[in-house]
Amino acid sequence: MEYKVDKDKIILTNADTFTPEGVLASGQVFRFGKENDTWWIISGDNRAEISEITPKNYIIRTQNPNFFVKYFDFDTNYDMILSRLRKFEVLRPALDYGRGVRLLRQPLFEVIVSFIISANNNIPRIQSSLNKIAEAFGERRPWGYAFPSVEALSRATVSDFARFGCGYRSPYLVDTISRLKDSALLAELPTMDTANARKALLNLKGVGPKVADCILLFGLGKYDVFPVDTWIDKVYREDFRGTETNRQRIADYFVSTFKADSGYCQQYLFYYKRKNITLI
DNA sequence: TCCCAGGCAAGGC
DNA sequence: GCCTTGCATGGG
Repeated sequence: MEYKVDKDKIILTNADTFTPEGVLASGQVFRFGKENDTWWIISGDNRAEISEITPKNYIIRTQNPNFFVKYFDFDTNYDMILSRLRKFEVLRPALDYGRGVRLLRQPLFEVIVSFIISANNNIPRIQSSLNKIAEAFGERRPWGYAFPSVEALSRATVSDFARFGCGYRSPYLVDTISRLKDSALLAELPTMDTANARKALLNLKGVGPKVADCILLFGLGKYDVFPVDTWIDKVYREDFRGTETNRQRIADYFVSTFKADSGYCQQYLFYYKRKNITLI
């Protein structure tokens, strides 16, 4: 796979390890969509549109190509990751199906808010809540609404979040956003190792073990974590024939098995387990 | 009506 | 420490 950066676009060729569905509709990001055959994605204060020109050749139009080179993690060699994971026979159907999956490098604050909302929630409603948050508190751009800064979203109240459908998570959001605004955590978290960052995240309201692992994986680029939600719990029981019921211990089992590739592995398995549920 | 959704906080032990 | 319970909300 090769890419070329222009001033208003990225040209992606021989894309064996990238599909719009695999990166956008795999449950790691929520503000995206598809119109006709063009996919759109908004992250932070950036938007891109992805079109397939010919099979495995894409054009990504955006005002900020450098942001999206990092965002889509085009400098990471997924062939290497896939060849390491293919040694585990149990993973092969998921790896074949999820050829186009990649782990996105998303803005930290947006990931924290998104995954607090994700707790015991379904993906369409998470998408709806996040879009309403952006429309109410994000900067208006020619292409839509940016995700709000921590300062802007600290003006949102519990009843604002309730109005956006965040339910009982609303007070958690207000508390955590206020703490992020009044501390140096958002700057310090990227400098911490996995264990210390996890401890710091678990002190935030609305952040438990699973949400912390999602933030570590999607917002901090830590790949030695394995978020266990209801779907991965199914994978564990049905495909790995596991008997453990405690989700923390299930996560520990997966990390001890897949080590530094755990995060990638988890995303392929999640995407494969939900393959009959389309998000678009 | 009941069950489920990328679980967490709080309380009991 | 581990285990149970209640929880907003919309969709199937």
